[in-house]
Amino acid sequence: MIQIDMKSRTPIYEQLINRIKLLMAQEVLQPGDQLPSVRVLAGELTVNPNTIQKAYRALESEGYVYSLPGKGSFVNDMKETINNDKIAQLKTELIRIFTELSLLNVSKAELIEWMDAVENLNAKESGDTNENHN
Amino acid sequence: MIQIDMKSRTPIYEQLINRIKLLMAQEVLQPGDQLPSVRVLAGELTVNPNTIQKAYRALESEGYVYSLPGKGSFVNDMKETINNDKIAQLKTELIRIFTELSLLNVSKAELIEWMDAVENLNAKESGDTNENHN
DNA sequence: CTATCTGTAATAACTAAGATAATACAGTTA
DNA sequence: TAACTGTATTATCTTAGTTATTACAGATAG
Repeated sequence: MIQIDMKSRTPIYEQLINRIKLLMAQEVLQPGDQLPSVRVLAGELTVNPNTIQKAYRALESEGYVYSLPGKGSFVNDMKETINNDKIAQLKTELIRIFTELSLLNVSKAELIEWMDAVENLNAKESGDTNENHN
Repeated sequence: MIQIDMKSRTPIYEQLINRIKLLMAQEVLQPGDQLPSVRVLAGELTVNPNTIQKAYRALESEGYVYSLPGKGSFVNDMKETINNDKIAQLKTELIRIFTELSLLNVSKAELIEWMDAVENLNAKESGDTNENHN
């Protein structure tokens, strides 16, 4: 369920954070769900437990999960209100880039292609079968 | 003219590469122009000359500049390639934002709405009398 | 010719981030 | 009690990036 790319330049713990946030956004992980234990996930990914803990800790400090010593780590219920500011910010950024690309004669169709690629990528990485991309 | 962000996570030499490519794309740096010498630029940026050379060397191997030992490093004519490269840069940025927005559950349909808004805006600003898009 | 600029090269050392390894403590649960 | 959980600490390793230093050779102006 949770996969990482060892060749990527982005740190493992950051990949984990993003992947889990993604699974939450896709509601694959739902409020109350228990995350794999630090040691179990470390075993599955052939990665050090400390690296997993680092990701969980960050997720907890951001409010995405909560951890109960002795029990486990669980998914929190994140309100969308927190994200609205961020969305607005990203929208501004996006419009700037759209404009630039428009001036470089990149078609709308092509942009939509890129969007689809992102969708497929996310689906793949959070899915089951493995595939190389670079 | 050439600036870097010491706090950035992206390596200095990569920032330099991107910055110079950008200046070329914007035609601030034009074919034949001489780049600051390795040592001079290193001095200005308070950075090791080796770091500058690493960037120049990469730029040369990609064909963006050419270097003459004893004379200096100069800008090549890469107009076609440069546009493609700038598009690639923007694409990378765009994909990052797409991914983030995906994490925030912003739908593809909504993104396309934003794109359309940009298109209409540009048509107006460029005084385009052509109204038959889409 | 000399001085000083230019690019180029090589090697050693330092830094910081990320990751690993090992161990330990405490709460939970079957 | 045994086997899970999260948490914590400390030391070590690895790697990319960067620095520091020194050196060589071509170009050019005085």
